[in-house]
Amino acid sequence: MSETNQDKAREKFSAFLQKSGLKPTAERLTIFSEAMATVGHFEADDLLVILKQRGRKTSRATIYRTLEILAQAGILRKLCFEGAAIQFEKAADTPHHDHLICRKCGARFEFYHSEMENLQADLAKEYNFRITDYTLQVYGLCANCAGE
Amino acid sequence: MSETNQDKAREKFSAFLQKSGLKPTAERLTIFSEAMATVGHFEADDLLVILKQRGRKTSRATIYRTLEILAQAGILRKLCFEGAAIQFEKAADTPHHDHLICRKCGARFEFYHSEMENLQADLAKEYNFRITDYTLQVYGLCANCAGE
DNA sequence: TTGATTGCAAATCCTTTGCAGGGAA
DNA sequence: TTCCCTGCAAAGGATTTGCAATCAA
Repeated sequence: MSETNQDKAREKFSAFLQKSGLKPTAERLTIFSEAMATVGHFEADDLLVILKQRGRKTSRATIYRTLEILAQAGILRKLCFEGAAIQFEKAADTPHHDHLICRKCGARFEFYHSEMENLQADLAKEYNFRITDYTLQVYGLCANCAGE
Repeated sequence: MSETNQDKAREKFSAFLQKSGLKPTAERLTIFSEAMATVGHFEADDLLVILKQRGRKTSRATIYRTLEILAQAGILRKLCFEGAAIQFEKAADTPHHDHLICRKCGARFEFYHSEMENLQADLAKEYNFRITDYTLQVYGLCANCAGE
């Protein structure tokens, strides 16, 4: 149920704000809602456009600041792709999914790699790390582009 | 032998330049050499500083342009970390090594994950991709930072 | 000669910051 | 009052681009 996920996230957000001494302002709640309404990746500017369409005059600065809070809270995940602005995605969407990216046309595919759980456990033990998340990107040429 | 690797890279570079109708200018060859002399990661600006120390007045623009060529040629690999400039590393250095990064203090550790070879083969088959490379970053808190 | 290459400075793009005004407790 | 939040505009950092001069084939 996406409602359940979203409710959990909302609670998590409230709890995080409280814990951090931050206020649940209208701007923050709106940005949270719009972020939860996204599908797939988005960047700060996408949210600005959406909010503008909704008639809100939220500033870029506030969006950046709030997205950072949402990332800190573990509600959003930050993704860093070459040559692009920082991307966000809902952390609750899938436990994790990785990206297969065509170097030529930029096509992106998501895949799931079950092996990562073991790896994380191994790393945690070997380096004494408390692992929170990871990002894996595999690059290459897609079927179309490889054929040229 | 690192000489062998470097020789191979030099040939690869020459071949790539020729194939692309680019000239093996002094600037390009120098940047190539300095890039090959690096250990670990570096960014465009690091190279600028090094070249300056060597008494060269190579411009930032040329460095960026040449690093891009080297990446295209498969001699350097680009790495994209959150909140940092694009990092480069020699592609021939190691078949691959991944990164474990502390969210708090930024400490970075490299590790090798043998499982990735299988994954690449699987992905290639399933998506009909010609895989060239990948980047894996695992985030968390290092022993020091987790203890606070 | 001719087209590629370079350095320089200006321009971009994304993101962060300083600050004054506004708002909630 | 007091402190947090916000928007705005300016600042910042990384990277790219336009252009005239220079260089190599």
